[in-house]
Amino acid sequence: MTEAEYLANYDPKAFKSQLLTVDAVLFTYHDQQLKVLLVQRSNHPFLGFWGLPGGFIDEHCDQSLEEAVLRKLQEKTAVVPPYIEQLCTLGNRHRDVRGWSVTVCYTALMSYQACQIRIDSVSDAKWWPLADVLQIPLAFDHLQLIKQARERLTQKALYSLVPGFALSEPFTLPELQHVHEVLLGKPIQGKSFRRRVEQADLLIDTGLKRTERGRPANLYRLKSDTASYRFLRNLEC
Amino acid sequence: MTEAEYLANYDPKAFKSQLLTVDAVLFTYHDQQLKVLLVQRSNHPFLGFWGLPGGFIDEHCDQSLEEAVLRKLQEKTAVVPPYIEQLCTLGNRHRDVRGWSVTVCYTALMSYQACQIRIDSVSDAKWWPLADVLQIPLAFDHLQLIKQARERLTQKALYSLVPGFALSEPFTLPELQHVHEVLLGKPIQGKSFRRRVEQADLLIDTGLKRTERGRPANLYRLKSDTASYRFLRNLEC
DNA sequence: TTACTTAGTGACGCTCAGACATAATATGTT
DNA sequence: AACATATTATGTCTGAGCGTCACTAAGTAA
Repeated sequence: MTEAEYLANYDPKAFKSQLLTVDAVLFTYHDQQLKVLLVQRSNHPFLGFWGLPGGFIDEHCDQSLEEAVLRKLQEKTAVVPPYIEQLCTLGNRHRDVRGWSVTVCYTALMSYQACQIRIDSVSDAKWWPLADVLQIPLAFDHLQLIKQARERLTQKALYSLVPGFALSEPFTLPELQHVHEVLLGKPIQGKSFRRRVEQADLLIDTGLKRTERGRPANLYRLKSDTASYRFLRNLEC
Repeated sequence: MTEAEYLANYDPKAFKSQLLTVDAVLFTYHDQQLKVLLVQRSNHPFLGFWGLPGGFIDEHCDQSLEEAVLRKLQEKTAVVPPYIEQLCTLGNRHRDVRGWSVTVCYTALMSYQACQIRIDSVSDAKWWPLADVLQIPLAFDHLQLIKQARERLTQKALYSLVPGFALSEPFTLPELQHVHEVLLGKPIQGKSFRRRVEQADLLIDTGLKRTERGRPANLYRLKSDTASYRFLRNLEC
């Protein structure tokens, strides 16, 4: 049989297939703490529960998995996050009562300000402090995904400046350090952090300064290659 | 509508769904080089081409994605690899002529000896030297997946002893070092490598020695926590 | 002017990777 | 038996960079 004949006879619905969704754990930093974007479900299963933004692929408009998850995020936040990365894919026969189900989960970061207005204007999406999220029941296995995303981001705080994407630009160096400290759950030596930042050469000094109690702090932006830069040595916290 | 009513009316075939497969990039180390297991396809599309071992989920026997990919590997090698890790999930509307298609791809490592007999006995599976694989046309986007798996493993050679899972136990320390050197494409200072291995405390000294020209070398096994151990500092190669 | 607060620097020790000389232990040759 | 050779393993020095902490800088408030 030639490939042409095979395709002519091919029936996409002949084989039973699995439920496939994309989801995103979108973090930001606000009020001195990490927050994650959750959406209140308007459909079964888990109707009324809070869960991760995401959903099914739309074959009409989504060219790829990443386009699909970005579309889902954009529907809620009206913007595209400056950082997104595939986290993992979770699939088994137990996670959804409808049957064998698979989710491709992403981790994303963005500033609180970038979408504050949009989020405040809708009732079904909300930034949740990470500590609070651990206390409430979530849809599906989304709690597990959030924990895993957080662990990965904590690791990144040790050897990259990726957490900076959770801030709105321009930001001060102590602000960036504090995001890392919140992720690690421990204080970082300011001197060590500054040394690393300087050596990495990932921050653009805007020349501006911000003052709020104490000596004014320099304001920086992230260079575009921050997402892929890795330090050779981890912080030892 | 209650959830029970929703589920009673739920038709799994009502929504168009995507092709979903699992694939694995299985590496080993043999004849001083890295090899990858490829399978010759017996179906359209890409009939007759070499590609990664993998295939569709079998809802009857697979409880999870990982079980599915392990089953696929076991069908070819007759054994379960000592190391497996999710690599990435690739999904878009162009990678398969049959339509929107998604693969959840894993990276795995195992020793050459563990399945040599089984592989030699079948005609459709074969260990390919990695350099050769880059020269031949592969099915789908499997070349891209192999390259990505190799890059990730190269990174792991800088901050872990995971590449050791490509060896058969017991192995010598210079053998382990050479796997790392092949991955990195550069020689490593023997002293640095030994220091790290000792400090990590991941090798069990079997007390045995192996001699083949020169001073006999100690033989080691990997501790089970080698898969998750990370050095704080990278090799600087 | 002084106290206070926060931002940023200087200087020293420690750990560990790189580099390379040296020792140890086997085989093969004379 | 003595020696050459090959390979494994160790000793030691140097340097990069993190931890630590004292100190300086630059703003606000009393």
